Amino acid sequence: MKQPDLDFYSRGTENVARELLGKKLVRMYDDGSGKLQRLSGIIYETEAYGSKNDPSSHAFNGRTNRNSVMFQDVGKAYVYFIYGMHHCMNVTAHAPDSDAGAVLIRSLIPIEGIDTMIYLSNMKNKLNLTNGPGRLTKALDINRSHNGLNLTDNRSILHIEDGIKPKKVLSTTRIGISRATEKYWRYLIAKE
DNA sequence: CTACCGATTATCT
DNA sequence: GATAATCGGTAGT
Repeated sequence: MKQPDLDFYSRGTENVARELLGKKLVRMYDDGSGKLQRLSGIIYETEAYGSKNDPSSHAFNGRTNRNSVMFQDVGKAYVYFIYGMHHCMNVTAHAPDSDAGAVLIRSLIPIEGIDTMIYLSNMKNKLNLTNGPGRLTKALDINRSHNGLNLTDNRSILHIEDGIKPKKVLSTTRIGISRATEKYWRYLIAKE
């Protein structure tokens, strides 16, 4: 299976956020059966977070222990813990002339391993299974142990593969932030 | 459907 | 000590 390479992620964070829509996020999950199970979904909604140009980005005030992956190589997972109970997953991406950046994955359309996702999420059905950054990390069992993983290698237990091409993409302001609220850096696949 | 509120803790100032 | 790239429950329209 083909996957986006380092060049794909070495571009402006907004472009990468828009073009990650339709790609497939894949989690190779150890369910105890002896071989890894594929949990996957089509990326449906993203948000771009910049660096010094973006007051709402974790990277705005410079490098810290938490955000250091945002300043490292592109195409890596940046996973952090928030609100005392949720994980959020990002893909690091920025142009060569920028020092940091990441794309928050906000929503997926579940494809493979849906029953396992429901089990991991303690959900009764597949409604709201992977729509929301905290929900999708729970459904795919993504946590801080995956911080810094290389997403461009399809042997990685967490990686991104090529998927579909969205017919139409919308952009809106970002969710849950208190600064730089005027930027239209949230992207989602439009309904047909 | 929308609006509000409390949960709970790593992280940074 | 304050805050946070959220969520699920509850109450109201």
